[in-house]
Amino acid sequence: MTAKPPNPQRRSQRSHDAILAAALDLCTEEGYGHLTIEGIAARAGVSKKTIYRWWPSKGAVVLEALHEAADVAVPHVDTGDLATDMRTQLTAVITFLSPPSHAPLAGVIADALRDPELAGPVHDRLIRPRIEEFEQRMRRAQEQGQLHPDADLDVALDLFYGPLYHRLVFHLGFPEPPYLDKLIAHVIRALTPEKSTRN
Amino acid sequence: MTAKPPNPQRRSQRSHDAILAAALDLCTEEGYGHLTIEGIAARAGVSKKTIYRWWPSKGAVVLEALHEAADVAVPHVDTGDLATDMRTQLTAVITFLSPPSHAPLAGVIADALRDPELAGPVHDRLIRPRIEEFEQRMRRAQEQGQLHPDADLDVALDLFYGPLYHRLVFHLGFPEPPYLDKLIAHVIRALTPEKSTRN
Amino acid sequence: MTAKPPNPQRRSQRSHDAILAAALDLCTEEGYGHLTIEGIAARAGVSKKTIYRWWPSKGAVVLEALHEAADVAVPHVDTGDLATDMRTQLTAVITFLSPPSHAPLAGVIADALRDPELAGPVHDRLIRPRIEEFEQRMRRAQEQGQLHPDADLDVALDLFYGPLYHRLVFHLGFPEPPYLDKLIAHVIRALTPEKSTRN
Amino acid sequence: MTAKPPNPQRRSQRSHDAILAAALDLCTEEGYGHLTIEGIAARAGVSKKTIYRWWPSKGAVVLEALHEAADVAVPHVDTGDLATDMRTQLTAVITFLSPPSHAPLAGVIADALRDPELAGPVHDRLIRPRIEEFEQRMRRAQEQGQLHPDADLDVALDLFYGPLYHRLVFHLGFPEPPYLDKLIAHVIRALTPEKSTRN
DNA sequence: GTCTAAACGAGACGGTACGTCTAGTCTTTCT
DNA sequence: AGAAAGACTAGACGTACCGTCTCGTTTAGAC
Repeated sequence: MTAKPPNPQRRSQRSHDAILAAALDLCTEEGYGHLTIEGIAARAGVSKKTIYRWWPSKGAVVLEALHEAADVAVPHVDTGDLATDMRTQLTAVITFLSPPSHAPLAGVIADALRDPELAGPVHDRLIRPRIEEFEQRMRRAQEQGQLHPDADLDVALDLFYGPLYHRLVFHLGFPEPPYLDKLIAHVIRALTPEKSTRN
Repeated sequence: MTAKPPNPQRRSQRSHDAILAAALDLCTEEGYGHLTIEGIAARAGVSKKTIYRWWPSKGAVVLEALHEAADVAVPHVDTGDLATDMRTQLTAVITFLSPPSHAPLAGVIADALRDPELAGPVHDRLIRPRIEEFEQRMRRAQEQGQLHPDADLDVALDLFYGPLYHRLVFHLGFPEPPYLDKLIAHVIRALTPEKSTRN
Repeated sequence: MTAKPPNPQRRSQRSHDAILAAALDLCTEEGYGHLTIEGIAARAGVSKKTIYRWWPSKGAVVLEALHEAADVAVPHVDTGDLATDMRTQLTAVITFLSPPSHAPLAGVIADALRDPELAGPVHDRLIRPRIEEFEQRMRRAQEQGQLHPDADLDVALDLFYGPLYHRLVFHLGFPEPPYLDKLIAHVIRALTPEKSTRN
Repeated sequence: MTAKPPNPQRRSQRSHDAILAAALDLCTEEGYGHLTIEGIAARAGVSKKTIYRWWPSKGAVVLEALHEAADVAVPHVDTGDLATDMRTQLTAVITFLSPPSHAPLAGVIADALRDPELAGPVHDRLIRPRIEEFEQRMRRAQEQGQLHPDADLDVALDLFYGPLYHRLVFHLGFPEPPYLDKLIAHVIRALTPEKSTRN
């Protein structure tokens, strides 16, 4: 028999908020690697037990904190120009992945690479929604004639975002704006079937 | 005064090899997350001190083990057809990043995301050489007319490998062969300037 | 800021008792020199942290175990005959300092010789109470006319117990009963001022 | 087959002397408890192997160093007055057992309490010769009529030196000169049979 | 005066235990 | 019942020495 789950209705909002705030603060101050459940509990003025009652790991705490922050931090805009909007969006993501704010997300990514229990929630709560926003933006671009109607959106996702994470995991440095523009142009061209060939 | 470094000439080859082998074995068996210096020492029949004498962290041990394995595992071939060869190469990388062999590399990547001391060596010893092999292959493709002479090799790297790591870090699953071919075709087209425009 | 001390009210009696028992057992079985904190923790089924939380060293653990045992092991009796009672008491002390039970006390004495942090508690908790019991017995002997009223109790302590420890530290062997009686007789005579001389 | 012993004729006098000097220096500076074979080797500019070749333990090293020093430090003198000479001698011993010079002897005593391998040499090389010097002095006192011819020299040893070691092991502080005189007087009286009684 | 075997310095090695740290669980007390 | 406080078991951390074991390098007795 596994322990019965706590009753969410009796949950303390104060503790919940203090824990997420403490986690983000400590993560930024000391780095994800030095973040501990004990440290979060102490900073939040909360019992360790309370954290373990509601989250299975420190990664899950930070994930939830990120989840709350992500919507406002990296939204997709629509000015009517796809290349411009993707540059805006990718720049926002790069900022999120670069010092000084990179610690929480990079840390959760790192933990999820080794902890399948964390990988699931990361995908479902953090990534899936972002991918759907991306695909909505792409479909709007197709409707507006900024992107070919036959463009494969999976490929688009791979080519637009792939470079960022390749560079993240191998510490290759993120693209400077001019190179970013070039990259975006290449990707958009890749997504546009050649006019002259085949049929 | 920092402790003086040990004399590499007196290093025991037996211990060195046993440590790397034990690290890889345990990593595969139990997962990188359960890998410990104590466990490596015990499995290798070696003193913990000997590991700490030569490596600063468990990540550094696994990195060196990977380094020795990488050349043979993911070589670039040249059959004369770029798309085919890239599929071969990317498939090898995907195999390296997928179960059951993914643990060591994924683990080192995860650790390097949080430990700058590890990130440097990962870049220098593991990634840089692979990038150079890749660029050599690309240049040969340019000489053979398989790739446009003006193609930007940095963009090529980003577009060929980016998708793999984006999918790795967010657990999106690796591309199946048909999709991989499609992706490669898109990338090669992206690297080929349109005939009709500009120059 | 030094670490704040733990709250003694919440201390686990079970762990406390198991630790002292394990320490004494191991000390007797393997010898004080082979006694380790790790060994005590393992035998007592206790975390090392718990030992370090309440005692500063293995010597302190054994000291407390001895402290609990000492009252019952080496009491002063009063049959009305001082020489007889001292022989009883000294014999008990000799037993305590001889194999097979000598390890804990000899070990603590040895550690205290090199560790001032341990020497204080040894004196306060182990020796001081024994000295007071001894002095009470001496004063009763004076009241009963078994010992001269002017006898110096510090000298008495030195002469009664000194020989034991001189012999202990230099491994000279403890006195056999006949010699012990002789020694006690000498000491009692030394404490009795000569009737005929001086004044 | 146990390792064949080294050839004493080829022993390096330089190393031998440097080791004993380093041992005493470090013992005085840092305390016997912080003395290590590694530390002695480093200070003496000598290989650890060289120490282990000639001594079985750090206690044995310090013992030999003490042995060389003891003859000059605590000699028995003969001015013709036993009480005076014993005060001189006991005062010298007290000095040897008190800070700042107490560390080596106290340390060796402590180690010998737990290491039978060390206890033997301590007794044979350090103590036995001192006891013999003491007994010679006592016999001379008997010849000179300063001590009763029937006085038991074993009792004399116990009563003269016992108090020092009782006080040493329990950190009771050593006697001040006035008390020391009193103690000596008591002991000499104890050794002198009463004229009027029994025999 | 070589020659050569032993002692030497240096220090890497397999180990053991240290004392610290954090994880995750459990208990007590308060609200 | 949930939460704060914090003691508990468990076990890895990185360090310090242990005593053993090569390495080359003196060095001293035998040739």
